[in-house]
Amino acid sequence: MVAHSLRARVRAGMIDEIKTVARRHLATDGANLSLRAVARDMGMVSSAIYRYFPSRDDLLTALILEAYDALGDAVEAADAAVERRDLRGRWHAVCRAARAWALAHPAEYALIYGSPVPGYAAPDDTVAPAQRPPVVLVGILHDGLTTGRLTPPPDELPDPLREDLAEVAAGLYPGMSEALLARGMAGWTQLFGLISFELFGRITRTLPHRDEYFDHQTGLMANLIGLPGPS
Amino acid sequence: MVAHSLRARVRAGMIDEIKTVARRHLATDGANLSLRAVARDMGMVSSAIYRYFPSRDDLLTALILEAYDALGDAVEAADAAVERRDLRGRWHAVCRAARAWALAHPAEYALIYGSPVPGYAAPDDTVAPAQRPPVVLVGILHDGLTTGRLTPPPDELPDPLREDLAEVAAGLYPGMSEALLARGMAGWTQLFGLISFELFGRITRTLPHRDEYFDHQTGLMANLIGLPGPS
DNA sequence: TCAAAATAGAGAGCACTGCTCTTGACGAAG
DNA sequence: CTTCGTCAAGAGCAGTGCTCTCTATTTTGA
Repeated sequence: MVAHSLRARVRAGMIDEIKTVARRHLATDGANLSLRAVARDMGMVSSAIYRYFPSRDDLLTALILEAYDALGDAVEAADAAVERRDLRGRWHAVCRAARAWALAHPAEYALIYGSPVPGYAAPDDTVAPAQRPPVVLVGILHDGLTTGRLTPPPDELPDPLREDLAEVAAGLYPGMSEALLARGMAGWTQLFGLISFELFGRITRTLPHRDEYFDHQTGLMANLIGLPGPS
Repeated sequence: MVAHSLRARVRAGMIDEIKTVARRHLATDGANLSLRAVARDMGMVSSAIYRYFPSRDDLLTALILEAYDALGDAVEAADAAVERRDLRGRWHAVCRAARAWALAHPAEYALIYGSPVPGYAAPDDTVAPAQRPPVVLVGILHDGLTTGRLTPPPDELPDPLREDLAEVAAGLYPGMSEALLARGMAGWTQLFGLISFELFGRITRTLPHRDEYFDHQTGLMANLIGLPGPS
């Protein structure tokens, strides 16, 4: 163990440093990350990087995983900081946390939620961390159901869709109302769209008061879902 | 004029062929479009392409403009094909048309709605065509207002947001209810999110019945907006 | 303790990219 | 018929991901 550790530790340090430098490059130069540039910044020769990451895609995957985890952490922390019974407060807190993280890390957000890199296929490791934000959102609704603060909406669902949703629910929140789950996913979809529009510059010219716009839009979805509270 | 035309015509033909070949490459190889590969496909040498497009970004811009126009055409045609008074039918038709176009042209959709290319800044020419889909959607709501089929929602809006929305409305549909405009933009945002999630493979594993899911989700937004009709 | 094995970085090199510059050929206009 | 603008071609530059070989160093096992 400790015998390993001298080399293993410096290796772990190198991996960390590469990722840090790569993240910095990502922030300035966008998604077209250059291994050679990273190596240059570290005073290494480009081929040495390949001792730590077998390919550029592997480095990207590592960054993607970290981004998912960072966003998931932020979102879950925001949810946990609000009184459990305040469903609407939790909803807004989660939405705002996701937006704040995205605005603070635009390049990493683009990495995980932008158009997929052509040749790149996200490995299965990314599936679970990618689902953390929607799971938190739906968890709020689930809490609302179990505490009686929320009632299942009477939406009519075609059978195939109901079965699909039931299967999704079974893996996360067994017994969850399919119609409410669908409404929650609508909220999650809209949240992603909101953040993407803002980040990719499709809103800024026309709507300067972006905070107010964001809160109003997420509030609309809270209304659609039936979260109790103001408005 | 006609004297010009021999050369001018073959030149226009070349430009068209380059764009066509580039679009094909886009579809197969994704967003990292290679000028050299396009030239190779046309039996040209790479430098010859620069007679027609001064840089790779200019070629991309041309493709982006065409993509915006194609989507705009599809969406407006879908709206026009439905009885004007059938607001909900028009809403669904527009949403389905946008999705169908995106599924048929995933690479071009990614080009215009994916994460922005790092060094690339969309020129102002793209602003107007990019707004055609949301303008069509909001137009449905505007028609609903003027024909009395839709009533302005009583949402409370903070003053700064109301002013921003009023300014947007003034440019498109003067006198439009700001609250209804906001709800319409929620629908547009969610539509974009729906298509992106489906296209970028964030939904397929869990929800095999995607048509039903899509219709249900867009129906939820139609409900939120208050469009009259089934459910 | 000392040799064998694993690991590290350096450098050269391949095939590719966007882009620039120069050269020579061709068609259009005076 | 000559001049001028346009075009394709080729060489070349700087950059990319990635592979291979060589050498130095550290770790490991007998």
